[in-house]
Amino acid sequence: MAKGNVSLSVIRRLPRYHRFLRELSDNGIVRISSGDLSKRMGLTASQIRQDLNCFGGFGQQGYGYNVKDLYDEISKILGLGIPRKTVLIGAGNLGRAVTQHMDFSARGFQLIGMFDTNPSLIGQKIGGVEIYDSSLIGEFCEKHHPAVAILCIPKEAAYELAAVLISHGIKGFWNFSHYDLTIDYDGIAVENVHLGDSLSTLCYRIHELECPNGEQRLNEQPPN
Amino acid sequence: MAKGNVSLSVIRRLPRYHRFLRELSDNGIVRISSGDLSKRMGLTASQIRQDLNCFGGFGQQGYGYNVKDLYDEISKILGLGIPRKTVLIGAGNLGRAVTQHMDFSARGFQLIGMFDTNPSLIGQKIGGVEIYDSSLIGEFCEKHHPAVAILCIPKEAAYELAAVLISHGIKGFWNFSHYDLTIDYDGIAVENVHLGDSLSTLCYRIHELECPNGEQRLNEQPPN
DNA sequence: TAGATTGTTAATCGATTAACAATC
DNA sequence: TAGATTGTTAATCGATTAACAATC
Repeated sequence: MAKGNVSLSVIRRLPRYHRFLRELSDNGIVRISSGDLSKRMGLTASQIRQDLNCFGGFGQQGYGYNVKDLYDEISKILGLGIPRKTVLIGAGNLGRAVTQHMDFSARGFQLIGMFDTNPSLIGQKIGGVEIYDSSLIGEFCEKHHPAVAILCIPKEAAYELAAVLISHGIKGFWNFSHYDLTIDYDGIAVENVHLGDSLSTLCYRIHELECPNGEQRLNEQPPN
Repeated sequence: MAKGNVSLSVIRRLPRYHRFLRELSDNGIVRISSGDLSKRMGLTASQIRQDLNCFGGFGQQGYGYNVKDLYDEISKILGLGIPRKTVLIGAGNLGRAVTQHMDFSARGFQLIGMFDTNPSLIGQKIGGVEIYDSSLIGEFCEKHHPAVAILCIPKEAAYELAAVLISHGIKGFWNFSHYDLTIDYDGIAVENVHLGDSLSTLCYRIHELECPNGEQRLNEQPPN
């Protein structure tokens, strides 16, 4: 109920609970205990109960949780399904793939326009959504009042563009650029997706498997 | 130096340090103190020094850190630049975009083949890399011995395919499917990228900005 | 030498886990 | 009622921050 102070660690687990509950529901499972769910998800039953109780008591002693009800509660907590007009800036490979790959509408996001500076892209439609000239963003925002922007642009462009978009009323950013938006803006929701960082982390972990005790780390050469 | 026990929190910050150091270096900055870097990155100087000292003393009292040297050290810690043959499974929109968008070679990944079941894609080349029929994966692995697989496939296919790939010697997965690989395999490096979870988290945070104290959370209707 | 800044230890803070009374 | 499982408090664990002696 009181939720202002729910930690980011908890929040980041919610979509995963949501995903697992959806699958349980799809498989016709009606009820689940925290113990059972914890085994499936690879975490502790305590943690699941703690997490859920940040938002309310959704379970029932001796029974567990009703899968469908809990799924719906988490949908509501996440704010899924609330309509939000959304624009995507940067209709390059990544931008177009994101558009076609993600189920925006399942979460309430309504993609109403894409923007790019590349003349060969302008005028094209991707999944029914038109690509406009980037210079028209301001005008478009004044007319349609989008609330969310997806940034698939080079980092050089991101800083300045974010300021412009905020001045036009954008409240949330899904940022795929290599620029960390979070630092500069407060009171605006930002979710940075750094695919490069993820790939580098994978690199570390593969490397770690190869030299388990960190030998040969500071020195490329193995000892003779 | 001793690194076996470096926590995941620290590891996940390394690529970000790397990114910032690269930018500093590109801007011709030669030295930096933990204090200065902490301000730029939005964290504490203590944390930076703690993190780096998991791997060695890269700084110098009274001076700080040499940007280029520290950048190179972190490259080495992450294992960037070590050649790793890589295959991508699922050459749909996302797979193709990832191929064209990511700088694999900068991190040592060598994309040597893509695979799909869609006949209209098979035979195409994306960025010089050919798309093969998925049924040939086993054969291909026996011949070329890739070490890393990028999964851009539906979750139904992921579980089974992972097992096959592991049996053919794959040691690391960059997983974009909606299936959580981590739970099932040990001794294999997995980096799950759940774009949907990230978008849901954004949803929560926008929603949070709208109703700051969690009022109207459990009950859609505002009180009359 | 004096000033700056590290490496490292100790203190604090927060997150996870364990335990158990409440209760379905 | 007896068994199961929650909600919640207390204990533990780990991560972050603060402090400071070492030293460039």
